Amino acid sequence: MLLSKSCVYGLRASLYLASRTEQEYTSIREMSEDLDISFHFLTKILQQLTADSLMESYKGPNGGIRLSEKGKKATLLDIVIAIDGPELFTQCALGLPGCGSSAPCPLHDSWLNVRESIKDMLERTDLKHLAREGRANKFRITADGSFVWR
Amino acid sequence: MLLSKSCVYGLRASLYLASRTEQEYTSIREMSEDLDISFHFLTKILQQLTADSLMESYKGPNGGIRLSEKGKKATLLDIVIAIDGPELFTQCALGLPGCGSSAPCPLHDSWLNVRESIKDMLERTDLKHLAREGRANKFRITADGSFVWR
DNA sequence: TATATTTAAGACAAACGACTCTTAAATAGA
DNA sequence: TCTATTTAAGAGTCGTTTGTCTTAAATATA
Repeated sequence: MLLSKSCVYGLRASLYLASRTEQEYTSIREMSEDLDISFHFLTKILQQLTADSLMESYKGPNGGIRLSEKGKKATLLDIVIAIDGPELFTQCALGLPGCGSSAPCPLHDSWLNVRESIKDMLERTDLKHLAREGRANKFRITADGSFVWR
Repeated sequence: MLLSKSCVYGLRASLYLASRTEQEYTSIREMSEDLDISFHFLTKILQQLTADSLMESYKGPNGGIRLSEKGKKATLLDIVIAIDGPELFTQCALGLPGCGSSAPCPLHDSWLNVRESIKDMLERTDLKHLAREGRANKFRITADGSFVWR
């Protein structure tokens, strides 16, 4: 799989939050139910995004999580790198260490192009824009389609 | 990681064999030493390729493995699908089942393009051609660069 | 201050990928 | 026919990812 499950959950949660920027804090419990993701697992993932300053959390009653200013401007690439790390965009297709133009593997050049096209795609789309599109077109972000944009 | 380790090993082994089509059977032991891949693990991977008729094996003294006629014409995509399956080229970026134009996720269209560009890249290059290039340019297919094309 | 609510943190467990090892089956050659 | 060589097959091990559970810390409100 291209992206880890953690990363996919992180992306879905980010889109969820980006669609409700008016809100102060959203509870993780509510979000986990809406998105059908295990509460504790989602909490862990959001902690990573909080550690990377893409989100901010608040404990206690009416607490929850929200996008930080940085998070509101984030692209999908920022989320992916925060969770899965940058390896996907730096590593050799054959996993050879130090594969580069000076000592390339047979796939080096072609793979460079593909990697860039993945990166461009993720970098091109910012969260807010995608969430707006998602709401306008009622795009699906849960398996069963139960989620409703609001 | 885009490709599993098994898949990467399978690709490297396929390139190895494609560079010596003159040879009848190559022993897996020799190949595993040349490519610095665990013998037993490589054996398992090659069994998958044999099961998919991309390779043929022969037991006993002077036995080994070789590309089948089908394998000689194979592209990188054939190897990848034989080992990792077709999921990479069919699955939704967010892992949503049945994601398609009728019920798309927000990434559906962009991801379709990326998926196709990966597929095209792998389909464009056949083993024989890549092995020829590899030999001509002394491209690396081991981590330490110890492998010598011949 | 006491209680309820909420995230943080960490231990634990299950599933999977990546190997390792042992035994079986086929086959060449002495 | 016996032995050595080689792949086939399957059980077992180890580490990482995924997911669960419990306890701690923060905080709003009564």
